[in-house]
Amino acid sequence: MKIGELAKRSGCSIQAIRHYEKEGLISEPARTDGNFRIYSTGALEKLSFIKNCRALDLTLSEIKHLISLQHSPGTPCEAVNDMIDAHLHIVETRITDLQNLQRDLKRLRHKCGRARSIDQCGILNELSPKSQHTFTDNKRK
Amino acid sequence: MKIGELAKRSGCSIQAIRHYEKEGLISEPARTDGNFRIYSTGALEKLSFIKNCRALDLTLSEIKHLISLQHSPGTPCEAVNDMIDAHLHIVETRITDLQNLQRDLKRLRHKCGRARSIDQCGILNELSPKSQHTFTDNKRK
DNA sequence: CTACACTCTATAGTAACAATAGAGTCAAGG
DNA sequence: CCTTGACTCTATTGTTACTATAGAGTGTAG
Repeated sequence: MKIGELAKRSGCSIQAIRHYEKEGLISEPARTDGNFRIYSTGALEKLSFIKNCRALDLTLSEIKHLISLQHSPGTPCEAVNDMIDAHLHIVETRITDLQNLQRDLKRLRHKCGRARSIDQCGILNELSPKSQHTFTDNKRK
Repeated sequence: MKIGELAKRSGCSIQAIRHYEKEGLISEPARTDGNFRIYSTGALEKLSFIKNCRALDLTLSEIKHLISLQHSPGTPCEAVNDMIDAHLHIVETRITDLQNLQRDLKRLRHKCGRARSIDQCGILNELSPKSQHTFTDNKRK
């Protein structure tokens, strides 16, 4: 099958598939005389694996690592477990960070009711340095 | 003061300051004969405002918008409130998304105890298409 | 033979900077 | 006067995982 059909069947976009190929997550497929990529159904399984991993927000390089591990079946799978644990930890950290941000935003929001003018806006005043209020860093990552 | 001192006093990096200038968040400062940027203490306040906004994870274009609003003091401040509300909504969505991801990762993690071999790894099996398990999309944004 | 759907490569864009390269500025010390 | 070192300048590249083009070629149905 050509890349368009693979895209439809896998649910990945054509560009994503080509991107995975360039990044080495899937091997370079055979080509037709006209230089079109030709895939077997095996490619569907590879993409499915990648999609599952991406759904868990694993990075492409993490997925690449998992794929390389799959190719050495006998070795212990601690690296896999560790990767998931590490990911879990990152996610937990992000959640508490975002909860802090949520708290700060709500607090700020209460500083201003509706329909004041800009120069009396409680929010803008709070953000100004003269308010002496300091915010802790909630930027993502 | 030159950019290095401004950076130290404001807590912003030199590159960040130049970046804010290029993006139009702060105005282009005067220059010395040698083409060095020269700032007054007013710049410190501008950067403080930007830092506070960034701490709340507002984007540079949102901050730029807020700054332009500050320049029309008489107008109602609904746009400010709306921006914060919109941001709050995004944050809330991101939190529940991440909580779903956390749940999925924990569930997956339980599929494999320690010290199996790769080909018996419960996690890798679960991620493989043959497991028939489908994951919902937890990719960020 | 032509229109149309599909594919190809290569490049730019996304966010907010960090990191570097290569060059110039400036004050103090010898 | 010259050098050294600390600072600054612009411009470019890199980060992530793609999306969205542009411009060209492929393949097939009518």
